Amino acid sequence: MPQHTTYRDIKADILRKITKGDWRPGASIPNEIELAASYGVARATVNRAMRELAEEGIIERKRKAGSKVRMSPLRRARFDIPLVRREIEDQGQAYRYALISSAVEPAPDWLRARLNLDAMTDVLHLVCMHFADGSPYQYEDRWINLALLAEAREADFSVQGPNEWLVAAVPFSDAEISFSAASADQSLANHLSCSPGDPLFQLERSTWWQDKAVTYVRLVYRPGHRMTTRY
Amino acid sequence: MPQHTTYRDIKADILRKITKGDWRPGASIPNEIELAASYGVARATVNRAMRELAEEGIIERKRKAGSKVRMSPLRRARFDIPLVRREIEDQGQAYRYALISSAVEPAPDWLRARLNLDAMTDVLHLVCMHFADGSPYQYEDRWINLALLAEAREADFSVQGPNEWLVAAVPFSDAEISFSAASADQSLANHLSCSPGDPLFQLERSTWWQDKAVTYVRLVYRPGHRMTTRY
DNA sequence: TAGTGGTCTAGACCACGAG
DNA sequence: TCGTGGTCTAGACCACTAC
Repeated sequence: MPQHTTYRDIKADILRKITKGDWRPGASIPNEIELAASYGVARATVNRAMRELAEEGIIERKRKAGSKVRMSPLRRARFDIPLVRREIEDQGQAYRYALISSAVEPAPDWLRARLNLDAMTDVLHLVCMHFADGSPYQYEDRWINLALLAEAREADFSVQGPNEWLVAAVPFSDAEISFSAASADQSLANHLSCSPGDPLFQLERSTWWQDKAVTYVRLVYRPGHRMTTRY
Repeated sequence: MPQHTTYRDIKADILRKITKGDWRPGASIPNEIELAASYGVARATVNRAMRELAEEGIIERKRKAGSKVRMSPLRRARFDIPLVRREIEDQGQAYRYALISSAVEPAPDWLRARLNLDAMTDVLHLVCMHFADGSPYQYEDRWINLALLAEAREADFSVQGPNEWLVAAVPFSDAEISFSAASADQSLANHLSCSPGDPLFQLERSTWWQDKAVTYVRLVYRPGHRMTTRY
């Protein structure tokens, strides 16, 4: 028997009322003062429960208008995207990394457009592979802005993946992620041990540090990869 | 000029210290009491700022051990997955829906395994299309558990998409979502106006209501679709 | 303009978990 | 064991916004 009613209890109770159908989509929920009184807690406690339900997309809140159960439940899926090494090791598999190629070149047009780079900016272009228990797991096509990260020229990417190097080199940054499907070309097929034309799941990420483009990466997973989450 | 320092100010200031490199990955952050004193606010205010940073994966907190900047920044991407209709209308395009086929049948083995259904459970199998400005946008392969939702037998899915019907029929539910890549077979190619073998982005969702399986759906997007988010 | 959520305070007690 | 974060309280003022 809990001494106090916690905000978790309240959150669970409200969620139960919604899942049971007591409060249907679109319905109004009593205001914080009433809820606080009925649960016998301070308003701040109710506030936290309700605030979290709103963050999770279950309810909608507006000053003066009050709180309502969302009409069309917005599905807010959250994905944790760890370093590949972590992802593989967390599955209990052995991680291996290999550098395929490395070259300094002027940024191609598509990259300049994507990262908003000046003409004539040099970039470091790396191609790498990540293996799980010896099998190809992920193909990495990495582009690093040398105007911002000149140190990358000297870094040794034959032993350490660019991702891990970047984490140490750039403290924190803004990013844009997108998921899509791609077709395996001959090169991808070779690297990922699949057939040309196979559908592959890919993740692209552009990263900025204080409004300056740091890096763009395209990560292509082996065939059949799924990114899953519960909520 | 704000009268008080808000938890947002504090959050931004701490984030700035991290992005600027003052506090590097792995570094310890002063405890809440010290921060409250240095910002001249109550501990609860600092607590909220820190709690949100922890939720976003920027820092790690442990009782007694204190707060630290995360070693390997966990990328926590959040995607809002609205109803297709919303998705299309929000892009300023005209939405159109079409029912392709509808049939009641015993749940196939793969579905029974996925949703943990009893043998001999009947399911409603629907195939539908969603169009944006007249072009194929999304293919929907929907399976509904009739043991739980017998009303679905009588519903008219020729005018309303099953998603919208379900939202009204089942108040709220737990779900598992996964993203992956698939290859267009002849049927998909016809429906999505693409070529067989084209790589397609697909979303699968299994839904439960009070531990009972409600529905499984496979949503296949037109070629080139991307799911994007910033953080 | 009045009602509702948003936020801050100052203080308190508690639970986890590192040392 | 005891420092640190986790949470609650009772009260207050404020900012939005529907009416």
